[in-house]
Amino acid sequence: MNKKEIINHLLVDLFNHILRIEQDTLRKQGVKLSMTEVHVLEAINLSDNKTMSSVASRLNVTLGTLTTSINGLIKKGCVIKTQNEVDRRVYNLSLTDKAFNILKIHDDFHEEMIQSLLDDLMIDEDEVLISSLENISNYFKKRDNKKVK
Amino acid sequence: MNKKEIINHLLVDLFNHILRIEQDTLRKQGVKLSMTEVHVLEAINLSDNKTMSSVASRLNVTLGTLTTSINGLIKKGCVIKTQNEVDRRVYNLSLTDKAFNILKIHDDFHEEMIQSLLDDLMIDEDEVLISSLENISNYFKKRDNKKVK
DNA sequence: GCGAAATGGTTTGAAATTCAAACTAATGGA
DNA sequence: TCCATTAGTTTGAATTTCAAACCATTTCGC
Repeated sequence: MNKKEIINHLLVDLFNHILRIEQDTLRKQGVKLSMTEVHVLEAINLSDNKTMSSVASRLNVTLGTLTTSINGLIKKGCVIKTQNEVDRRVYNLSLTDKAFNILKIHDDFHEEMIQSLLDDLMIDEDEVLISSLENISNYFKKRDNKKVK
Repeated sequence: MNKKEIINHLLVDLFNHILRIEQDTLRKQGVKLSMTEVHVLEAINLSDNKTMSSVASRLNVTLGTLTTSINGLIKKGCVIKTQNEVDRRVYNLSLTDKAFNILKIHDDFHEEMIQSLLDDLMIDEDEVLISSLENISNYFKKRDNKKVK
């Protein structure tokens, strides 16, 4: 087994574990949302103007898909949608306290995960790990743009 | 932004790109299967005794889910299901040439991806990357087992 | 200003993926 | 032999997603 194969298997392995664990953790904390829904909350939180369009494009889903998702999150009391008074085609999204609490749980999980990871590595060369991850991430982003064009 | 946050964002970024690119690549090669279906083919290929149960547990899905999936793959001419003559409750799965060709395309993509990644890194310290990935992967596996128990 | 095009979003209808629970069929003890 | 276990399927439902048709509002050209 050469190095390329090893790296490949490690990446695949990573993928097969993280999402499920993340889901589990949220459920055990009493959060009734799916990962998909939490991702929507995250996208709203990180979006600048927090409109349907901007959140949808950040998530790489269609507006139709987001409409469904947002309706669910409104019903669950996590999102508030208000019509923009200046341009009334536009709707502005905002998060409720409930949503922020859920995001906090999610962030804490990530925080804990990364911390344990760093402890586990027992190296002070985070720099190397960071630059490796950066390069992997950039590579994929580049590829992504190439394909989308 | 501290190092933990940086690592976190990089991992999240990775996740948000890879699956979609993988999907795209297969589609552009004329493969009519979804990533889910390709994962099933992969799981059959890597499974030892290639029964419904063993493949389902490798994929972490229920038998019901796998039944649906396998029916589709049989219809698409990728999988053959034969009743085991020794224990007739059991069904043995095998891959057709068509399936092997698809797996080859998929593997080539991964191969190319990792190669570009290594070129991109322009370091000879694959060792560091590999050990970093190994540690991340092991950390998640450990966490996984903890939760499952 | 008026009508047409563009933009922002929703609805509709359908497909894929998934699960739990009820079910069938075969095996393997006691 | 009959009961429990094991392997797998079916059923009914929820979630996630998209494309295409649609509605409402704004903006642009004239």
